[in-house]
Amino acid sequence: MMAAKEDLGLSLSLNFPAAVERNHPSPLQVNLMPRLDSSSSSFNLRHRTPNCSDSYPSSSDRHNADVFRVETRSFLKGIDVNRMPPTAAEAEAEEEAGVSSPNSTISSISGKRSERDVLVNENDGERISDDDDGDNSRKKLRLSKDQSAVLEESFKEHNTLNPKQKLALAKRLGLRPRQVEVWFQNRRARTKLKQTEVDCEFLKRCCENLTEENRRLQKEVHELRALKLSPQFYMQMAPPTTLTICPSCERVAAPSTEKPVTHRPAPFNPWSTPASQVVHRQMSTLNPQA
DNA sequence: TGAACGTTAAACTTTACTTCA
DNA sequence: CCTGAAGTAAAGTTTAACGTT
Repeated sequence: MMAAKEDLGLSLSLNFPAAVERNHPSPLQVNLMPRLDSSSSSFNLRHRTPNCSDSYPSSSDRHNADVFRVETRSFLKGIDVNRMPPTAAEAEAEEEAGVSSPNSTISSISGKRSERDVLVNENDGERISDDDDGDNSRKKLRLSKDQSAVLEESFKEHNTLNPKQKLALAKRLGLRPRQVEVWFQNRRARTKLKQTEVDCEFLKRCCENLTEENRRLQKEVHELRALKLSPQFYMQMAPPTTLTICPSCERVAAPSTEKPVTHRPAPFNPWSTPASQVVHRQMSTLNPQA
């Protein structure tokens, strides 16, 4: 279980400048800068058209998938499966029967393992059948480490799957397409949750810094007021010496004896960090006219 | 050793949206 | 243009599996 957490490969560290990968985020990577709105989230795919390249991958994506298939083929040889892998015909028939649609009546029923499958336990090879107990309680399987690893790798490539990719992945892993689909849905949800946590942390830090800045400014105002009201203030002031006018800017130049002005440190402004430039860049890509 | 409890993740449901015939 | 079917993602919920006490 803890291993599964590590599998996410997610970090909540808040190294803001180091987070400048927003333009090309890996789906597996939690962006360490907050989203400006939901539309900038890499997971808000709701309003994308199905023709969008990440939903229906381009030829290069397909190429990547093919490369990935070759790379993982040997790795998958040792994979434990939860059931006997479906044949190609079975898998396709399953897919065509509407398994991939969570909305359809068929898929809602078919999604319940108890009504469809006789499984092979990944650990001890024990056959699991829901006919054993006869009720409709769903039996949940735990994906093997290898299966999870492959799914993670695939998720890195693309966080959504088109039907062909789903089918291929399911076939490769010995899972049903619906299982692969569910895994990707849950995986996207987990990543989004992590991103929300990061956003939350970031805003918390912003709030803390602004509070601190406010406190410091209040103190400064208080001190200046006290100084102004003090009669000694005027007594201690050095008498004005010769004033000279700067010929270029036509301003009164400060006396040479005066202490150099000490500027207070610039307040922490997370939006002016390099990372914020990334946000701006991203906004400009979302709105090219801007 | 087993019960109680908390956490995680697989599976499911609902809703909203797009596409297409 | 309208309509319904089909497909899918997101959000939320349920529940089995597992770890800890």
